[in-house]
Amino acid sequence: MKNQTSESVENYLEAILMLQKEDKVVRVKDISRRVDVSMPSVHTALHTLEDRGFIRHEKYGYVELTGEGETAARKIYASHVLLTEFLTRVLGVPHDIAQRDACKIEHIISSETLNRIADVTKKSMGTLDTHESSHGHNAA
Amino acid sequence: MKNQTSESVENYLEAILMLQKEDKVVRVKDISRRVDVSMPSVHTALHTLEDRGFIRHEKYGYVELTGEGETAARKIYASHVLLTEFLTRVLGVPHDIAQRDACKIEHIISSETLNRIADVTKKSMGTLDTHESSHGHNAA
DNA sequence: TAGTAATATTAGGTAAGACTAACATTGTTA
DNA sequence: TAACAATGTTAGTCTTACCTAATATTACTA
Repeated sequence: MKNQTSESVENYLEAILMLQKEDKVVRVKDISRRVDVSMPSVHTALHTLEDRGFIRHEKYGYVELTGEGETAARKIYASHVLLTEFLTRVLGVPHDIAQRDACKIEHIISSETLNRIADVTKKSMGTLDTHESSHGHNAA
Repeated sequence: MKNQTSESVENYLEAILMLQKEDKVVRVKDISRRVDVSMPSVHTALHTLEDRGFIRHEKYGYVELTGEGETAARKIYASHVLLTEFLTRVLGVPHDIAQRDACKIEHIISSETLNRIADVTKKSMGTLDTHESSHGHNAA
């Protein structure tokens, strides 16, 4: 019962997932640029991620999410997308600010609250206009 | 432009404000119990708060917020109250969970988003019932 | 008022998560 | 293939925020 992932760990997982989608392979340098952290720091973090079974990483090689890692990463990413939708569509927060807030909130919010937010957001998407439907959240 | 208060600092400020309201004077031990941190840790934190001009604290004496400290504390406390209202009334999150989420979100959310939340919450308070008006947020 | 309980402080550590500088490996290309 | 550029790793530090154990002060009471 000691497996709470820290904000930092979650951010790395999320970044690796997105990089895996965008590019074919993921290197330390890519992660470094994405999360804006030095390569040595990324290196240390990757050790932690590997110890927890979230990634595979051989010396001087590429980084890959394990099944468990991908599950965790997708969960966080889904929260991020939902929160961004909620903030922009339901609350009318500007997109860039919504992004930044979502990036923080996604790591700390309870699943109960997230569920309520999902309900409200779904409802407002059915009820209201869909004229903002291609705003680039669901990237390739 | 380097004056970003950390989550920890904000929590101490909030606790001191509430203790100041409840009891007459605030001691290290009170803060310790409230934020659930050891007295030596509180002591260290108080140094930081004093250096930043948020409190006054003489050796073996009581702790008092300065004007600046009270302003900062009230701001955070207001966010906390608003977020709790929003989560319970607008989203229907159970009270205890709302409390916990609010305690986290209050430290990281942007003022823009907070303003939108204020709007929505005000609106729903006018529109909806007020039968939950005495739930104990605005403590003495 | 001396002794004890309560509270506060000091001293010294730990852990997470970041950094820079230095070194090692890999990959590319002249 | 030798040399250099790009990337990765190691070593050593820093900051924040917490901890325990030991010591000091204050406050209460027998």
